Amino acid sequence: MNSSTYRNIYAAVSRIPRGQVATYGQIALLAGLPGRARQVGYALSALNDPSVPWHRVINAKGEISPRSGGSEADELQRLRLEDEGIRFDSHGRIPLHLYRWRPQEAFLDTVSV
DNA sequence: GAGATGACCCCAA
DNA sequence: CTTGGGGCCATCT
Repeated sequence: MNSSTYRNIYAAVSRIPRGQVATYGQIALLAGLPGRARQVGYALSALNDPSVPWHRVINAKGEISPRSGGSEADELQRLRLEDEGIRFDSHGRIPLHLYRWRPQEAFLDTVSV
């Protein structure tokens, strides 16, 4: 893998507007890695940069992906999302039809570089 | 190299 | 709704 790959992923995540969320697959697409959603999850687990809003990345079911290690990150992620105005339904899921980020010009921006 | 693991996704039954 | 199968790929044993 190239370090540019990671930078692309982090850059894509950083473009998610406040109060909205994106799925791993979405980020993979934006980073130029179609079908490599898993790689996005891996990149995020290795992430240690506070300037990247990793909490805005959730799985395709609209849920917060459960971590393996100490599950404190899950709580933090939920708190930060709620702080941005995102409401969870009674199933603990996020209504993607309301909060899903729909990138438009950002797509071309990322890919043609 | 082989196997197992992991913050994933999609489809069919 | 749940199961099971397939695909993706970095990292560690």
